Amino acid sequence: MATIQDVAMKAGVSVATVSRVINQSNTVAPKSVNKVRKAIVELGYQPNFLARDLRRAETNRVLVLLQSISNPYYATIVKGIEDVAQKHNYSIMLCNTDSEIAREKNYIDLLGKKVVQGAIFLDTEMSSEEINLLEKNNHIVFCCEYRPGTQVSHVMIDNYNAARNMVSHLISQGHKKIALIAGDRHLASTNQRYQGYIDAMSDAGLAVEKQWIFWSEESSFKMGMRAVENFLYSKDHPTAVFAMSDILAIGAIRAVHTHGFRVPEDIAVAGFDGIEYSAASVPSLTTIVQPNYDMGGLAMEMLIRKMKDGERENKEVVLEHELVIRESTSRTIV
Amino acid sequence: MATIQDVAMKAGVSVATVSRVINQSNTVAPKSVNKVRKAIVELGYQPNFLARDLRRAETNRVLVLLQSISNPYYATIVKGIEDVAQKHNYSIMLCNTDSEIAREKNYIDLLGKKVVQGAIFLDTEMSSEEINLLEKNNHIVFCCEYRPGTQVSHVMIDNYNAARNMVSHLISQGHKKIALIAGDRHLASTNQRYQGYIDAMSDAGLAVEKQWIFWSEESSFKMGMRAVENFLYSKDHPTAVFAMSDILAIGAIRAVHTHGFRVPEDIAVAGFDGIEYSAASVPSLTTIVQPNYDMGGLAMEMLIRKMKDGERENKEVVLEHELVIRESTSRTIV
DNA sequence: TTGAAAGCGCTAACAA
DNA sequence: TTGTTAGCGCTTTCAA
Repeated sequence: MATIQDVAMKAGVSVATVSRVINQSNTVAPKSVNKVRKAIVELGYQPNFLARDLRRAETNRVLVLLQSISNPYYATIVKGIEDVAQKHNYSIMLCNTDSEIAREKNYIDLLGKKVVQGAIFLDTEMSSEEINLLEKNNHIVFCCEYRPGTQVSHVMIDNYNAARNMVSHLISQGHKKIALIAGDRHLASTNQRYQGYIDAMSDAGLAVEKQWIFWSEESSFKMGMRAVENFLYSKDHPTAVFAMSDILAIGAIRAVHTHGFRVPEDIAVAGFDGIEYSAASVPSLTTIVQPNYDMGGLAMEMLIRKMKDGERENKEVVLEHELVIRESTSRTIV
Repeated sequence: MATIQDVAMKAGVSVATVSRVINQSNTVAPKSVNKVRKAIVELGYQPNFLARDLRRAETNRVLVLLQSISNPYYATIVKGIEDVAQKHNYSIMLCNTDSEIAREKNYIDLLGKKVVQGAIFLDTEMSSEEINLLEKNNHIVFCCEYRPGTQVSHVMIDNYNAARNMVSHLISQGHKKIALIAGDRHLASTNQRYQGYIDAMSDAGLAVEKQWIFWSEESSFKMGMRAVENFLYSKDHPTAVFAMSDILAIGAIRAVHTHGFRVPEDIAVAGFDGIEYSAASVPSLTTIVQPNYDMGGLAMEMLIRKMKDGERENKEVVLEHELVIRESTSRTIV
C-alpha cells in the first residue's frame, strides 16, 4: 500500500510536489513531473481518498434514496442522475430503503457524517417536519415526488393534469364506470392524480363509486391483481381501470386474464409512468410517459448548484408528460 | 459543524473520553458518559466518518457492481446482499456500469482508493487477466456469474443442468424444433446454458439448426423481439423458444403476439431467472427460478469472511435452481 | 519551482 | 477512569 510519502521518496521530491502532480497543478517542472509519474507507476500508487476527502472536506459523492431498485420506474431516473453526476465529477451512492425508516435514517446520516455532500430523494418515509429540518443543514432535492408541506427543491410532472388526461381518454372511449387503483396517500403525486381522476369524472358528469377506488400503499403486481379481484366481483363493476403505476396496471391486466376476461374488450386498463415493460406487455399498456431521464438529470443539476454554488433557494420544476395510447385501452385494436 | 473537540470542551472532558463514549467503551465513568451524551445532543454532533475511516483504515463499505438496475433480475440479489451486509454492519455502494468499461474502472478504483473494502461483481467487462490481478490485492466475489479462467470466489447455480432441464421440458411437450435466444458469449453462464441446450437436443436425437440460435449481447425486451422476428420468417421455423433470460423471453412473447401468433399454441416460450414479471406476464412465463436472494446473501457472507477474517481461499458455491412450468409452455392450459 | 510544516477529525497507545 | 499525544494520508499555505 504505497502512500504519497513512498512516491515522494522514490521520486526524490517532497510530498507537496507529488500532490501537485496528482492534482494537475501546472507549477511543477516537467522534469519533476516525469520523475513523479514514473514513481507512481512503479509503485502502483493510488491516492487514499479518505485522506484527501478529509483534508478537502468534500467527497463529491451524493446519496440517491429510493424505495427499491426492483421498481423499474426508477431505472431511467437514476440513469439521468448518473449521467449528469458523472459530467460534473460526482459519484452517486444508490440506496434502497425498502421503506424502512431505520434503514433510511442510516443512509441519511451519511450527510451529517460527511460521507456524502448532498442527497436526491425519489421517495421517503420522513415526515414533512423531518424533511424541513434536514433541509436546513443539508443540500437535498426531491425528484418525481415531494412531500406536501415541505420547502425543498423538486422536479415533477403535472400529475393532476396527467391523470385528468388519462381519465378523459378512457371516457372518450365510452367508459362511464372507471375504477382507480391509487398509490401511497402520503405522496404528493398520489393526491394530485387522485384529484385529476375525481375532477375528470365529475366534469364528464360521471359518478364515482367508493368501491371503485382501491388504495394500495405499495406499487406491486400483487396489489394490482388484488385490486382487480376487488372490482370484478363488486356489483356494478367498472369497465375500465386507471392504475397509478404501470406495475399496478400490469398486475391488473394479469388478474383480468386470470379470471377469464379480456383486456381491453371486457375491461380496459391504463397505467402511469411509462416504464419499459409497458410497451412489451401483452396487451401493450396505455400509460402516461414521464420524462424520467430528464427529471433525474435536472434534479442532479439542481443539487449541484446547491452544493457548488451554495444556492439556497428552493424551486419547483415541472416537466411535460405524454399520454401514450396502446392496446390496453383501444377499442379498435384487438 | 461540531467536532469531537467541541463536544469535549462542552462536556469538560478530553476528546479521548468522548471517543470512548461514542465507541461504547465501557471504561468510562457513568457521570462522564452522561456529560458527554448531553453535550452531543446539545451540539447535534455527528462523528465525521472520513476522519474515523482514515484513522481506522476501514470503511465497512463494499461495492456492488451491476450492469444496470433496470434489469429486475438484480433486484432480489441486491436485497440478499444488503440484508446480510446490514447484519454485519457493512453498507453497500450500488454501481451501474452500463457495461461501459470506463465507468466500471472508475468504480473499481474505489478499492485502491480505500473508499470501499471489497466488491461483489454481478457482472463485469474486465478480462480474466484483469480480474485475476485485481483479486491479488483486493477482496472480491462474483455472484451469479463468473469469468472462466479466473480464480475468484463465486456463487452460482448449475446453469448447464438448468438449461438442460428446461430444454428437456420443452421436448417433453412434443417440441422438436427449439430455438435458443442466447446471451453474452463472454459470460460463463451463457456458455453453460448453451451447452445444456445443445446436449439436451442431441440426447433426444434432435437436430439444432444454426438459424435457430440468436446471439444477443444484451438482455432486453427489444432483443427478444428481434430474435423472434428472425425465427418467424425463417423456413422450418421453430415451435418453441428458449430464452436465456426472462426479459428476452417476455420480449419474445410480445413479438409472437405482434405478428399474430399465440403463445403457447403456435410457439411456446421459456425464460430463465425467475424475475417477478415472469409470474405477472400474459401468458405467465415458464422459467428457471434462481435462488437470487440466497445467492446475494451468500456472496456477501463470503466477502465478509475475506475482509474480516482475511480468508484467502477462493471457493465455488453452487445452489439449487427450480424449473417452474407456467402457461407459456403448457399445452393443456390455454 | 520547490519543500517544510500545519492540520483536517478522529482513534488508540501510553502514561498517569 | 482519564488525559496527552502521535499519527492515519493527504492538501495547502508560506517561505525560500
